[in-house]
Amino acid sequence: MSERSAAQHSDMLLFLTDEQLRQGIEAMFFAYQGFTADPDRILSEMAYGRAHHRAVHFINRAPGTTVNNLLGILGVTKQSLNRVLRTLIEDGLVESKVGRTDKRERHLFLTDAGAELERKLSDAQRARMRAAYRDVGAEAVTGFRAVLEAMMDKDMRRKSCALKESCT
Amino acid sequence: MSERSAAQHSDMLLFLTDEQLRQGIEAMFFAYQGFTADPDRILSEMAYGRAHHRAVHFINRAPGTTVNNLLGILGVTKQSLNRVLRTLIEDGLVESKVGRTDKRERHLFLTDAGAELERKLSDAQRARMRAAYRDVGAEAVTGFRAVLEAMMDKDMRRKSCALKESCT
DNA sequence: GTTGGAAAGTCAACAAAGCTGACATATAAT
DNA sequence: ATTATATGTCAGCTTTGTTGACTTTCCAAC
Repeated sequence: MSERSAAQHSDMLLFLTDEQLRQGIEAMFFAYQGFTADPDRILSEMAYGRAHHRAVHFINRAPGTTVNNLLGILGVTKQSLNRVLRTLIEDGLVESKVGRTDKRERHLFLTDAGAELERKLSDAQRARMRAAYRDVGAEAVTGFRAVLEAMMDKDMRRKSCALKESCT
Repeated sequence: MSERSAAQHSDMLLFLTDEQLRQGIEAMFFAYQGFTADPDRILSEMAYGRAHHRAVHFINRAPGTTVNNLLGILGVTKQSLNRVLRTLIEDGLVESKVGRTDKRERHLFLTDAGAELERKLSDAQRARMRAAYRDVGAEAVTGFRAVLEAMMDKDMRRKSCALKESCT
């Protein structure tokens, strides 16, 4: 069956050999290597790693987020996150403010220096993603996003969703 | 512009806001979490980790491959791979045979026990990918694969390609 | 044929970043 | 007053990456 006819009848059964699935699995592995390669290069020149990148990214994404919130998104233990956060705060990239309504909480913000690092990292990552998107066209991008969403755990889809503007 | 018209005119300019790209980046992060979750769960019950999974996967994929070959594919140092390989050999999951033409090389093979573990891990991972593919349809899968290919480093695309049957 | 360099693999030691468990503190909720 | 929650910290362990030093083997130039 041709790709077009399959696409136009999305309720059709999709026959997938183990070989095809394995190719998808390997593509995911190699693509993720590429996806992290540029930020990793930048980070390794400083004393930081991928864990710092993730923290900085999501603090930028959701300024004022709490530690607990971040834990849920990143899926690591508080001890692990705390190590990273402590160095970022010490180095003046992240600011931690005691909550106004609930003083137990710490709200996290990027400083100017933190925002600068975030921009540097995400510029590199965005450039790669933009180039990939350009190579393949809008239709492929839609499919890409759809598969990624379907591959997440359900609770992660919710978290991912909560970070977008328009979300059911 | 509608998705259809964009798809049918793939030479059209693709306008992408930073926000859209960031959503793609985050989707990649969350999807990779899901992608590795099932094998990770299985592995953590044994004394193994993700690195063992990768080694077992690619030895199964290309039986008789050399250590050096595997290094290139995985993108780690030989010392790092060697540790993983040593435990797999000690535990009787992988067999290492001295090269016949070049005695410096070691050719790697899965034992029956190794193949059994590989099957267990890849069954879980394939099930998730199959489910995701089913949810979105054939057209989306094509787009997904296209974006992944475009996001790899060039040399990785070659390696990935070398592992397929039909390749230019 | 010998020799010197390159390549494949191994051993040792260290670093990043994950984990568990125990515990302290401050605050909120009941 | 008591209990639960949010956060931070210490200690110690595991996985998996790194570099540097070393052996064995191969090959090519002399």
